[in-house]
Amino acid sequence: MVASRAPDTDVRVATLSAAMRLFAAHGFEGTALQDIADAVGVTKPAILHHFPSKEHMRQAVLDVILSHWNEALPRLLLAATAGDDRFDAVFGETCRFFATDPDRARMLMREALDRPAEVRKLLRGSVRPWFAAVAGYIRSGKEKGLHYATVDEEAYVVHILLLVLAAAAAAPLASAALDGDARPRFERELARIAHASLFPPSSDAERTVRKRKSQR
Amino acid sequence: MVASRAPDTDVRVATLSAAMRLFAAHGFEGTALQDIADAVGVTKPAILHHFPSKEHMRQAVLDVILSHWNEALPRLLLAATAGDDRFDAVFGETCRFFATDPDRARMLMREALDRPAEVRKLLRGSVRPWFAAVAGYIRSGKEKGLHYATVDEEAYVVHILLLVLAAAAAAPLASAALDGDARPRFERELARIAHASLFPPSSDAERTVRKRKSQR
DNA sequence: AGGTGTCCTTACCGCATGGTAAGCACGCTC
DNA sequence: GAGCGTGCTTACCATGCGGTAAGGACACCT
Repeated sequence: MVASRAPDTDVRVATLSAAMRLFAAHGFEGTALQDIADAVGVTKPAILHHFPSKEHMRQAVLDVILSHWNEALPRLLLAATAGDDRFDAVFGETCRFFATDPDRARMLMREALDRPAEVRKLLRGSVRPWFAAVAGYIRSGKEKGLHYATVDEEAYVVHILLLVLAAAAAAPLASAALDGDARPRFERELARIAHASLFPPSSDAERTVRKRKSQR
Repeated sequence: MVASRAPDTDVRVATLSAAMRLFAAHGFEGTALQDIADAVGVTKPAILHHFPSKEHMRQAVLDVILSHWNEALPRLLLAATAGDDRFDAVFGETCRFFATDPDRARMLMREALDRPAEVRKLLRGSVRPWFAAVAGYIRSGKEKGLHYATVDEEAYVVHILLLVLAAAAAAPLASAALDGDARPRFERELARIAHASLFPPSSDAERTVRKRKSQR
């Protein structure tokens, strides 16, 4: 019987892992099934035993990435209390997620370039509600005077996500534009840009100072 | 004899144009020479007559994109007078360049993903001085109190360029996350983010963003 | 012991790919 | 008009691709 539930054998998970790495590095078209099989240490038909086709493998890899967010996002949004807390929570989790494995960012980036129509559908269907939710929190923060009145919430959220994605995907490149270990500088500046373009400096300075120093 | 100067025949330029479009849309590996030949309306060996190999075509397409900047950047930097003028000039030209033909952004994005080592060399070699120059202008503006003191100029420049690139490359996608024609909203918000994360609101009161307290 | 299903192998297939060989038509120079 | 280089054609080639066929090793159930 063909498994409706994932069999979760070693080869299957190793294949998913290798496929993510190789798709991210060389692209879907640039990766041969033989490459994946070699990376796993089995033969080509072995991995085709677990996935009906290369196309199914792509989808499985994407599902691994996307399923993380279907689980993490509700938790994050419910856990954080106030508007700006929610922003920090989601922003931080997003950065951490892609910093943990930049291949995730590269894979998504490639997917957006390779199959815009499918990604469009995905965005319209399941991702958009999350954009709307985060944008809603920003809007409510805006009404409380926390943010710039000129912020376009939806566009802001999309841009910041794009920036986090692109920065994670291009991390090894970006550090070539600076000296030494530029990673922490980039991370800090990314957070600063996201923050400074949302929170005006006066209220922001009070808030962070109050938050950071009062606790110590 | 193989031409050292570009012959500039119709087929050659048409091939470059088609190759840029197809490489941007389907990637280098995902584009067959036959596809390019079909798009141009000639046979496969015809385009191999103008470019020794597919690899040479990739480089030629990249050269078309990069040569624009070797010409435009000095002009822009010399034309603009003050620090923030220079910023607006370079930022505006960058946005316009990629908005004119988003395939340029997609091509560069793919190149960064496909061949990080080569792009790294390119960055270290010829692009980096321009980053440094723009960063220098920001630093001088910072000393005049125009910008946030916490800005990391080099990291800021890289991130903003990344954002412009990613936004141009993903433009058709991003508009799927919003309603209606979202393009102008995205462009405006992108400019706002770049601006607001560099200029504190008080110092640019007469420029754009002063509506926050006075309007509401 | 025999049956059965899972996981993986070797061997193979049809096809598309990047690239080459050889030659043809045209325009130029002498 | 002979010679020749340029720009292109048709015909072809070796390779590597995604995917299939068929069967073996092994575990587990009856």
